[in-house]
Amino acid sequence: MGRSGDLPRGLVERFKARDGEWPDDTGCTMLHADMDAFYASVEIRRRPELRERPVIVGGVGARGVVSAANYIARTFGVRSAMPTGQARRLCPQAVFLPPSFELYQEVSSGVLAIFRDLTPMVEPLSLDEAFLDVSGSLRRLRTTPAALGAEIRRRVQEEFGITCSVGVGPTKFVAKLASGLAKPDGMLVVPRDQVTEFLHPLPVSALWGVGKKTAERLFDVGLETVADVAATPLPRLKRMLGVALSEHLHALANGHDSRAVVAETAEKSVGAEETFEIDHYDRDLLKRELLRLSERTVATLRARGLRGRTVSIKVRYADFTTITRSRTLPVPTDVTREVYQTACKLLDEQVPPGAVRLIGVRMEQLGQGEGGQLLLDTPEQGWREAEQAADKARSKFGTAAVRPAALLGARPERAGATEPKPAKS
DNA sequence: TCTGGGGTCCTTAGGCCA
DNA sequence: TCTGTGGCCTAAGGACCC
Repeated sequence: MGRSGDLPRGLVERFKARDGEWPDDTGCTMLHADMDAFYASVEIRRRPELRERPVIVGGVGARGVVSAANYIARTFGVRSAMPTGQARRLCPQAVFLPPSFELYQEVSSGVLAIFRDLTPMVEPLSLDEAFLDVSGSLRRLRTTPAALGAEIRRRVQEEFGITCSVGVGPTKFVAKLASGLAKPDGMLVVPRDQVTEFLHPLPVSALWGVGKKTAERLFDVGLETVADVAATPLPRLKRMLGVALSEHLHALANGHDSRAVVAETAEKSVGAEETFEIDHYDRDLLKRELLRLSERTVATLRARGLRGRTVSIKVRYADFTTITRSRTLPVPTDVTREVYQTACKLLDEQVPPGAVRLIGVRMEQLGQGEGGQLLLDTPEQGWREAEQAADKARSKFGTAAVRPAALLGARPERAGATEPKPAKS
C-alpha cells in the first residue's frame, strides 16, 4: 500500500503488536496481509548481494515507472508509480531491475498456500496482498486472530525469506489500514471498541476510494480528516461526490464495513496495452500493435476458458488525453481475427489522427467459453481451431514459435521507433 | 517530474421499447 | 396518433486500486 507514508505514525504505537503481546483482538477476525516491497524483496532474495543497496523494480525504458522500491531506496524519496527517470535522479546509485512477473507469481502462489493452510476464506487482491477471514479457524486451530497473524508473518519469512506486514481488525477496511501502518515488517491489532479512535485522526486520503481528485474536492470544502467526513451529513456529501461514493465513504468513516471475504470472483474484463518508447502517427504500425495486443488478450481469454462480447480499444495521445471506443459483437468470441478486425474498424472509424503514445485492447462482457452459441462449420470455428493449435505450439516451443504473418519481421516486444509524420487533416 | 499495465466500479447520456 | 415515463442496454469517460 503506497499511502501509509501519509498516515500519522504516532497513532501506530498504541496498536502495535510486539513480543507476543498485543491489544484485545476479540472479534477481530479480519486479517490483511501485505508483503513488504514485494517485487524488490523477491529480487533481493534471488540476489542477496543487493540486500544493503537501494533496489528499484520497474520499467527501465524512457517511459517506465517504478513498480516497487525497497526501504533503502525509499529513504531517497523514491516511491511506487514514480517515473523511472525521476527515481534515477533521486537515487542514481540504485540498482534498477525490470520486473520478473513469473517469479513473483510463483512466490505469490506459495504465500497464498500458507494463508489457505490456515483458512479457506482467502481473498487475494493482487500478487502481494490478501484478506483472510479467520472466524471459522479460531476454534479448529485453538488460536486467536493476532496469533494467526504472527504465525503468517513467521512462516512467510521462514519459507520465502521475505517479510510481510499484517493488520488485524473487525472489518476489511480497518485491517487493510492497519497493515499499511504496520509496515515494514510489523503487525497492528485494532480492537473492536477502538475503531473510531483509530480511524478518525487519519487524513481523508486514507479512505478506500479517495484518490487525488476526491481528496482535493474534500479539502476544498474543509474536510481534511476521516472524522470530518464522518461528521458530515450524508446529503451534503452526496451533492459533492454522488450517491455511491458518498454512501461508501460515510460508512467507512463511521467504522461500518460489512464487506465479506470473497474467495472466488469472476473476471469482468481482460486486456493488454502498451506505451511506445516514442509517439507514433503511422496507422499501419498502430494496426500491427492492435494485432499483437489482440493476440495477447485472446490468448489470455482462451487460457482461462472465457469468451468476450465487447471489444474495446484505448488510445492515449501525446498530451495524455485518452479515449476509449467499443463495439459489442452479436456473439461472444475467443478468436483473435475477430477481435483484431473489430479493433481495426474502431481505429479507422472512430479514432482521430494524432501522435499516439499508448494503445490497448480489452475484452468485456466475459462468459464461459463453452455453452455459448454453437459455431460448428462456421469460418469462426475454423479460425478458433487454428488458433488453439497455435496456442499448443507456443506452449511447447515458446511464444515466438507461431506468429501472424503481419507480425513477421516486427520486433516481438515493443514496436520499433518510426519517424513521426504530420497528422493527416 | 512527466506520468506503466492490469484491472474495477461509477456516472452520464442516448437509443430502444413497452 | 402523440407524448410521457421507466427500464434496460450500450457507449464513453473518469477515478481509483495495486
